[in-house]
Amino acid sequence: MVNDTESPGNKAGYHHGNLRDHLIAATRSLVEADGSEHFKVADACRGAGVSTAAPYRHFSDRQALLDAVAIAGFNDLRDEARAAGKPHEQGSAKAVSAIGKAYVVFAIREPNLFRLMFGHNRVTPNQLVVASDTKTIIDAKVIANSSDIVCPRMGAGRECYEVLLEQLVITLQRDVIDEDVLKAAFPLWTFVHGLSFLAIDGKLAVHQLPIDIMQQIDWASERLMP
Amino acid sequence: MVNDTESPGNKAGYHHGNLRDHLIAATRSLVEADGSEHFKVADACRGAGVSTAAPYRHFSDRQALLDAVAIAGFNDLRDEARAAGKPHEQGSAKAVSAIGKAYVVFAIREPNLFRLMFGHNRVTPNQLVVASDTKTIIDAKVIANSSDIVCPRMGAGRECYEVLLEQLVITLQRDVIDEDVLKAAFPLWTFVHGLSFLAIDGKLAVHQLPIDIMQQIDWASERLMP
DNA sequence: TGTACATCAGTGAACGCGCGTTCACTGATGTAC
DNA sequence: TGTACATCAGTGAACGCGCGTTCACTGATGTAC
Repeated sequence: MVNDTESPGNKAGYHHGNLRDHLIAATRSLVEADGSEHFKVADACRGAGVSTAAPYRHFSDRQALLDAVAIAGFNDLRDEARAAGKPHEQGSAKAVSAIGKAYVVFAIREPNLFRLMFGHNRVTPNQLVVASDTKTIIDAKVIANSSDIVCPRMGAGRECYEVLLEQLVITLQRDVIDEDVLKAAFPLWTFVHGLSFLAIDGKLAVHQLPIDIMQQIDWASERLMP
Repeated sequence: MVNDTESPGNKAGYHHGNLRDHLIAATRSLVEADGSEHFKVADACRGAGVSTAAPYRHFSDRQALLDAVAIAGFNDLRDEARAAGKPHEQGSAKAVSAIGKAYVVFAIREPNLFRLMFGHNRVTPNQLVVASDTKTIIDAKVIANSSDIVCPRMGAGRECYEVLLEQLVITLQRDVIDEDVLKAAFPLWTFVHGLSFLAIDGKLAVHQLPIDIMQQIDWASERLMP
């Protein structure tokens, strides 16, 4: 149960060797199984085979553990999205659609992880590394100025988004991410984001909608490309 | 504090008179202030000026109280969406866009209520009135067959959606909501749904996106109409 | 018109229990000499 | 090569407290006669 992975040179025993990663893995699977709101630190401990106090050597609190899982999710999604876009003509609607599909497929495959990543998360003050030049927007709760980066979690989310932005840089023949690129990408993100939540929240099921999700993404990508 | 509203013929005193509605109102404002996940029954009691046991005369449990608030929200949204659509040519992109704007405006005005209404809600078995012919979809958790109606909360949600469906019945010159109507409405819903969550979850702020939300809805409605 | 009685919406207090977190500790590991 | 010592990842137990819910009750209201 202990050290069942490739972690280097540990006999089973008092020192776990790679507890941080094991806790993240255990937490990820518990989150996925039951939703992050029902996640219990003690369960992750059981999963990793350690006492309930052990995580506090590696994470300041429960939220920090969940943040680490969210970041792992963002990294996976970024890689999957990039891989999905690669085979297609760069900057084309097909490439954008493929990236969108990766997003929605990820959501459907790991809905509770997806919710943790993209759902409502109040940014706690101590997560903000630099927030001097913040401004309040919309609900006056989430505040940030993304150029001065803020927190690792947000950085990981931004990296995901940039997979899409990179395509539109090509589509629009720019050499950097400028305002036009941001504007063009936004409705595409909006669509797959909405589709993901409608799908995983069961709205297609509840309303018995005769929808082919992947086909929707192709269709909408065509229409929403600049 | 007691009976400060139009409830009929109560002197202040032991019997509240209209506690059910007062609790719903108190809960709604607490949910909006702090998010439904942080809502405490005791706070609603304080708001209504009754003991912490009183709600259980009117609601089976905390969730039932939240469901009542969600239903009230759905009814408001339905009315607002219908009113927004009315001034425009029925079945036009303008009417559809106006309904979409009502949706997003509602979300931005009462984000926490919106999350309660449209966020992830596991359907508990005792909410399902008729569920004999259910089938499992996507995440194998949310199950329902919407034609046999299921629960008041879902019914209220459906009524909201039908404001949009009614427009597309006209657009497509049908006389009932058929499969084509459902298919045509879906991407429109998807877009405003995604836009609502991106907005209220602060993603526009975090990524400093130069987006005019209302303009987005006009633009996308044009492009996504059948 | 007054009295008896059923009904039920409220009260006040406490239960219960889940669970995040802390605390003083112990065992393992690596390194200086 | 062996010993002393610093370091720190883990343990086990318990704390603490928030909060939903229950229980036996009491006060108000309406109705039958």
